Amino acid sequence: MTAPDTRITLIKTASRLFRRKGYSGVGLTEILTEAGLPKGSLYYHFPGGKPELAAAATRWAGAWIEALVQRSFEGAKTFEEGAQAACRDLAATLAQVDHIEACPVLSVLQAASDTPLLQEAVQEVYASWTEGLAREARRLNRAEPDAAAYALQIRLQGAWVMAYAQHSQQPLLRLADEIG
Amino acid sequence: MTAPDTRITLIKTASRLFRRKGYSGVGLTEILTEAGLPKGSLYYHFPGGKPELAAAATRWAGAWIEALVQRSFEGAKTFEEGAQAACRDLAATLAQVDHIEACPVLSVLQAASDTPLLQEAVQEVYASWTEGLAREARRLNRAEPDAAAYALQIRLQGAWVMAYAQHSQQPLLRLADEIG
DNA sequence: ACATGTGTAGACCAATCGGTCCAATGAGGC
DNA sequence: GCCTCATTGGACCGATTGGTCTACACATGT
Repeated sequence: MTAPDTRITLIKTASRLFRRKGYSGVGLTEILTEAGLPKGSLYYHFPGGKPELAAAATRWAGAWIEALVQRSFEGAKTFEEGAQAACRDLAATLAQVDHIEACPVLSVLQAASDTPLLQEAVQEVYASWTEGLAREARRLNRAEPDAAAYALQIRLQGAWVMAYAQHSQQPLLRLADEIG
Repeated sequence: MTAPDTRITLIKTASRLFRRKGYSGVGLTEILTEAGLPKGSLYYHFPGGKPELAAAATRWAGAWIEALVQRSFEGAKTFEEGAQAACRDLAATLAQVDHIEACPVLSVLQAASDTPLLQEAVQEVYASWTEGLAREARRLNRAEPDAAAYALQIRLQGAWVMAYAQHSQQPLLRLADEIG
């Protein structure tokens, strides 16, 4: 396995496991076993250990979701139309596996309080999301774009939490209907 | 210390620590040290160990928040007025300490996936919240009370997550303004 | 005074935690 | 062939994990 592959494999595996059990709920051994890699590789690519890996995983997953949302807004004529599409696309993506997975940022949030590296990554991703939504709102001439973007982010977060708790995409679909 | 005191002390201590670091982020030793109790007491009152304690803590904290929200709605003339009050009261309560604490249910949610006892408690508390809000909506003659209650719960959850992540009560206050 | 049963106190356990360290590997330049 | 250096493989570490077990304290009923 070449070096960049190893790095991205670790990030993807860690992200997936964190979303299922949370940062503290996953051990390094489990990540490495799942990734099929030895401990040496982890500490070579992430000298900062678990926190650094988690920060990288958070940013990676954050960018992935941001891209998903942006794609949803692409064909929209109004901000509300885009918001609906984003809810539905997110629901559809989460429903691809049998159990709804948690928001990757949320999954490391609890551990961030005493881990500056993680704290930073979380803040960065959240800010980036708000900014991205606000950009779409401006592009589509939505009145009060910043407030609209912020309100949507809050509702998406909330619906995602409920969807995760209930193992159902319904909360996200209901949110889409409610926006329309 | 009399028996019921010991039980409630364990529940309160566990709930507080879980909210700060998450279920998996807190060890039994830490809970017991903070509570000033030996291990024997824990396994006497909660033979099911950590999961049983967490389930009890979740229900206890859930009831506490439910009471808070219900109190907020008491003087309200419309559902929206009550919702605003709930947001502001929650924000005020969370701002009493220097750092915003997470929603107690959310703090054990990640561990619930492979812990049936916790899963059950989480579902129960969430359902109870929705029901409580819907009851207020009906009492205040809100149109489509169930949908309104569900939508409010989602927004509250989302705003709480953002407030926790940003260490600020602002998201909850902005939500209150937005509702009005 | 004695028996009973509820709780407390904490030693102890195997398993796992995140992290360190160094030898082995293997591709690329000379 | 040989050197170099990035990367892997994994043994090993002290600390901590959730959990078990037994001895003991104490209140109450008789």
